[in-house]
Amino acid sequence: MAKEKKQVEQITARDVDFAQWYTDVVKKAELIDYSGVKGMFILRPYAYALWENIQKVLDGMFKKLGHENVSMPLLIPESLLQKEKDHVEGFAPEVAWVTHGGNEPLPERLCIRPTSETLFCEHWGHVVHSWRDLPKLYNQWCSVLRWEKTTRPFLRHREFLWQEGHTLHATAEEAVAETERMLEVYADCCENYLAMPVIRGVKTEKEKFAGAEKTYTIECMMHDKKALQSGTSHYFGDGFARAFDITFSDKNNRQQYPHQTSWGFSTRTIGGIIMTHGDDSGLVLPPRIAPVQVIIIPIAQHKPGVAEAAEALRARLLQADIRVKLDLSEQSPGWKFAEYEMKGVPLRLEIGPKDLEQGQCVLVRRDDGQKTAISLDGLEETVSSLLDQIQQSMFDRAKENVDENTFIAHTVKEVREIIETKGGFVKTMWCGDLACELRMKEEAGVSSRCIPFAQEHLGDICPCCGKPAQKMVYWGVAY
RNA sequence: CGGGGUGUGGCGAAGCUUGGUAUCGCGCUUGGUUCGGGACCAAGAGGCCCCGGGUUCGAAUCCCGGCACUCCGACCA
Repeated sequence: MAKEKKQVEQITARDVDFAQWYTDVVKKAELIDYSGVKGMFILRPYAYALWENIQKVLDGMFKKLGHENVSMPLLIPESLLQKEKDHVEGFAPEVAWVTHGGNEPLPERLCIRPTSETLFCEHWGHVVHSWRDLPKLYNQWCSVLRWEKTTRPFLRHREFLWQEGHTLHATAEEAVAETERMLEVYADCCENYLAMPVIRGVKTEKEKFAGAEKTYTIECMMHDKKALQSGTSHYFGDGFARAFDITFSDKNNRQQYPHQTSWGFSTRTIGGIIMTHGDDSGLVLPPRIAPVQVIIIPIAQHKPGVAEAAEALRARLLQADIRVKLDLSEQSPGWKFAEYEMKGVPLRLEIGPKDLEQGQCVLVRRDDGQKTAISLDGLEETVSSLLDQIQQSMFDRAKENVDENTFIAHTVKEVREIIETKGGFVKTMWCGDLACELRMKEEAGVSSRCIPFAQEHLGDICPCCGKPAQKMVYWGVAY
């Protein structure tokens, strides 16, 4: 059955004004409320539930790999932040400072953490002495603060929730392997739970993290064909260790500097889910992380047996570990349909007098609107297999969007034309010079998204300078 | 940080040009009828008109200054 036409008129059509559509969805789906401070957003229960589900997925993956959760302080003394030069320079413009304790000015001002590398380093300086103390595989779930000028719900908060993993290793090889391993964890989470296909790769020198030797990234394409960096993983070498004087005695009793990594994944990705899967009726959530996977809507709920039957179905699905909600409020069925579509609930179950007579119920998929009457026998199996199908087809559709909107170019002019007329990702060769990267930004309006692991040979020369090409790069317009 | 737009019950808006009783729709409350795509009837409640100054007998409305939201750009992992 074909998807019925749009009923919700409160939100702007997605293809008319994507930015406005996004803001409308965020508000109408009850994800976000604005607070009194610019860029500090309130995550309402539905958004927080979504974040908790993502947390569960990632936290489980981290723990399987041996990472331990810790909690570091919120405040960083200025002198501590100053220790690693590149790191300070990168973050200084966007940190907020605490200058008073009560009414007394502090002897040294304290920065509200924009990220916690320096705190982990300080701590490791205290506790790491021997090769037996390594590796340290730590993670913390927390919020950080960056004084951004432009803010948008989920995509750019001044305060945002994230996890930051920090690890310390005896050797460079081990640290690099960890950096790559954690990028793969993020990719797994995005692709298999959030149904967001990713491009895995390395950032250019220009785009890498302040203080890092290498930054790995996963890049996603949104429905409007812009790029969203959805997780990053950094290899620091021993730069921080040297700056913070962290050393250990190796097996030969020689003093060594350990090698370090960090990796982060934030609520920004919720913005990514919205912009990857949402449509004109609102959110569309991947079943694996949807706070409610099945919404049961009774029809004519005061007719004999209906509410009871609905409740029985709820109990059955709950028993089968399906996240289910029954809406017995006095709103009309039509109102409820629209409401849960706005909230992106993957599957709707309708049960009314007609169904009772026939021992069936009606299931409607949020992703494609398909409606089917199914027997109540084996309901649990039908529902869980439908949820799997929805998860898969959401991924497939998103993948199709990436594939259809990824192009190859051989000149700067071609890149510009593609970006102006179609948008999306453009793959080109590149010589590796910053000058050419800057020129691409200047003349084609794109930034480098990453140097993908999956390299292709598209030609021998750099489209900017004509010199021999080193690598293939993805370019795009980013959030 | 630059350019545009917007701020009026919970939400969306009208009113502002031309100063004079704050208006409408949705939502909310109560009661009743409904229920397979945002139901209907009736009766109610709810407002420092973003904030601060100024002009005026009188300001939602005019003037000056802030702030917030929003879009576009710059910046930004």
